[in-house]
Amino acid sequence: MAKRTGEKYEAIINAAVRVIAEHGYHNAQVSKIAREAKVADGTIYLYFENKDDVLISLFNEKMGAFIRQVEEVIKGISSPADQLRELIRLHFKSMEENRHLAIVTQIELRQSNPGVRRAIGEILKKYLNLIDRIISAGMEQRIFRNDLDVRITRKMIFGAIDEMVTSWIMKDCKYSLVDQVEPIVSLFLHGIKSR
Amino acid sequence: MAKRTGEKYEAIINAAVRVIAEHGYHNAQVSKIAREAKVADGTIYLYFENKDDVLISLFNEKMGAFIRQVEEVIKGISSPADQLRELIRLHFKSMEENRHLAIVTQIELRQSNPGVRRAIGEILKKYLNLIDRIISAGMEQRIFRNDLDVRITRKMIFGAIDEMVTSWIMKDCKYSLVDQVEPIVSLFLHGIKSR
Amino acid sequence: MAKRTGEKYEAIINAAVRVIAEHGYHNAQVSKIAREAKVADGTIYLYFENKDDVLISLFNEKMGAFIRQVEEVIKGISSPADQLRELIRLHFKSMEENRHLAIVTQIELRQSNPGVRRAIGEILKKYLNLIDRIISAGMEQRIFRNDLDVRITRKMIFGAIDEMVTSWIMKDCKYSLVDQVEPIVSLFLHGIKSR
Amino acid sequence: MAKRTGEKYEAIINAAVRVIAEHGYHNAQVSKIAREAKVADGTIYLYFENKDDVLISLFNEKMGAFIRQVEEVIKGISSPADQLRELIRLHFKSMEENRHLAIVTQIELRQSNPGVRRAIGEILKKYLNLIDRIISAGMEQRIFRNDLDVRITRKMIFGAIDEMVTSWIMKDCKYSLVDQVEPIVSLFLHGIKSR
DNA sequence: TATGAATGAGAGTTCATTCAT
DNA sequence: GATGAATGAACTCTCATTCAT
Repeated sequence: MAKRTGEKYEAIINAAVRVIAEHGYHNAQVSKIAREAKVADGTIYLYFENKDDVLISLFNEKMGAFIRQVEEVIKGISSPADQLRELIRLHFKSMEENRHLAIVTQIELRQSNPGVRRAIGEILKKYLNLIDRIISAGMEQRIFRNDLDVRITRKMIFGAIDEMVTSWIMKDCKYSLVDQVEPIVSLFLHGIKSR
Repeated sequence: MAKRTGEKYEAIINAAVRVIAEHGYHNAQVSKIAREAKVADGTIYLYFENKDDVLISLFNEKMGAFIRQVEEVIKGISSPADQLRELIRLHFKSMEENRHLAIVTQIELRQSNPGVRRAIGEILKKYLNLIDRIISAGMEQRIFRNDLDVRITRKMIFGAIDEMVTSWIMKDCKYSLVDQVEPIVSLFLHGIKSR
Repeated sequence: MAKRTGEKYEAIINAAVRVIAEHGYHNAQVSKIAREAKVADGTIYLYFENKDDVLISLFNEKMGAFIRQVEEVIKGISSPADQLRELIRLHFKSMEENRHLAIVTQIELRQSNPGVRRAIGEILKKYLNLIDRIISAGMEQRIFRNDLDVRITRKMIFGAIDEMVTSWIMKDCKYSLVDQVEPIVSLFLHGIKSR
Repeated sequence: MAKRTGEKYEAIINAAVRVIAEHGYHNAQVSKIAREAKVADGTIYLYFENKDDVLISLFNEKMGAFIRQVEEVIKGISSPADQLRELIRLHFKSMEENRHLAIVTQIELRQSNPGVRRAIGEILKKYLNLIDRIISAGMEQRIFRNDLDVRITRKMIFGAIDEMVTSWIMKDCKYSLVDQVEPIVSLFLHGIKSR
């Protein structure tokens, strides 16, 4: 029934990003999103099943585009260490370039109801798998330690990236995220222990 | 007005943990918590300002106790590397020993409204500072690299720990968290790059 | 404005009967009727004033045809008792022959809003008058008691017929209605008292 | 959860009767009923599951009381013919004595959604069974014809009564219903055929 | 202290109808 | 004539908090 495509579909998703970023998840009523998208309340239901579907689609569209972009870039890089560096750089860069979206995906959407969060988790898996592949490649190429547990390593990397972004938003994006790529990558690659 | 102490105060907090863990944040109504605590709805308001205060107090009491425990243990350890190892071990151990609380603090309370999350962030600072102190000590003792940015390093460590626990809960606590301490510490100390 | 005639006019009415019978009055949206009739939603408004008009027209067309049929048949019967028998038989027969229509007129349309029900009442009057005429004729021919109140008698007869049909539908049309004509007529004519 | 008893329970039911009778089923919003009952909207949900439950309870309470009354009176009458007469008289009398209720049960509640109507049908069964028992008793006592089909006879009687009341309401209760008891009973007992 | 009945504000969703094409 | 995308008004129910007892 829901159309899930077209000019208004995108307008509604972008309106949702703006409204949620500015008013917070708990103040992002359907009517407010509709007004921001310059459509009638009911129009939203021509393009989405329900409000949850708007939020899930939002995450899916934006995260999907991001993951495709990262995959594309990674493909052209041979060294897994450089791939990891580039993944983190793109992650931070994309957050910096769309702060509204950063607020929505990092902070606000995490307050959503179980259904939405479950769907978001599913979508994220593609990203986590991408990190897994980089780690595995690094191990195969003997660039990374051969005693790594891929899952644990990936969780550490993702957790660290995620926390960096969340902290940055909580500090009102006052500093540069991308500037922190190098120290982070260095820590991941060499650890914190002095030689 | 709020008493903030006494037998029922604790009963209400523990009831809140159970109710939120079992029914989820969005189904943890004041009346349900009151019933679980075997008090009347109104009684909750003799001990707490409002529902948010219950949640914040919950986090404060439980996290406060945990932080005091960690500080106590750390004090008796001289090596910052061992301190870090012990902090992570205690973190994981305490989560494993109280899964209800783990679910509440890791998953459910993060869906709460901005006021609660801000307060939780404040309480967490004490924990983050503790990690900061370990890192600083490690740098001073020349055990850790001298080019570390304490804040960045701490965010990485905390983010990684946090993600490990969240993943573990999302997988229904099916594996041992404490078993993952060593690989994690190893990664932090030596990085993932092969020598 | 409304055309009230033509191929699509009939298609829409018949689609309405099917949709209402299958989905119930409360799930018979204009768009569903349009789809069933294979026309666009807006097309319905070229042939009918509004949704109520569809329902009223439906009843008018179908009930009108039925009344004309009964009048035609009755005309050829001289005995008012036989006329009554035939009226009931035709009523039951027509219901049995078009169960969708039976469901719609007996059950579903009675849930409609006041405007529609008023209009339906008006249309029904022609049928009630027909019964009145049979009773009056019977009294004039001294076949029926001369102390009958025509109105009361007619209401009893109509109410009884109506209830028989409703019951039959509520029991999923599992038994034969026409088989019940004789007992009913017998009861009307002779009463339930033993001699 | 729903209390289903007490002063306010009755106040809400009686308010529902008044609001539905005066404004019609489709204009009887919960908030209107609450205002009429002088309680808050939410209070209704302390005594009833939902709006449907209010309507079903209304019918159950009122019809239940009526059926009990009829059963009580019938018990003291030996002749099934007199029992039938008294049942109809009580039916008409109770309708005349509470016209609001008559409008609600005869007209408005029949527009309600399937769930409510099903529940109403269930409640009505007790009344229909009562009529069945009178007919059966009459047959056993050889006062009624021994070739009666109880079900058919009951449907005729109920259908006739029901139609009399509906007609009376549609004519704005302008005439006396109770005055029609005798002709109706006479018709049922002796039929309409002259001797 | 403790109770718990009562409060009432607030939002997602449906669907008959319109009108530009 | 025909289309179907767009409109927007309208309503039930939840639940944190209060306050008379």
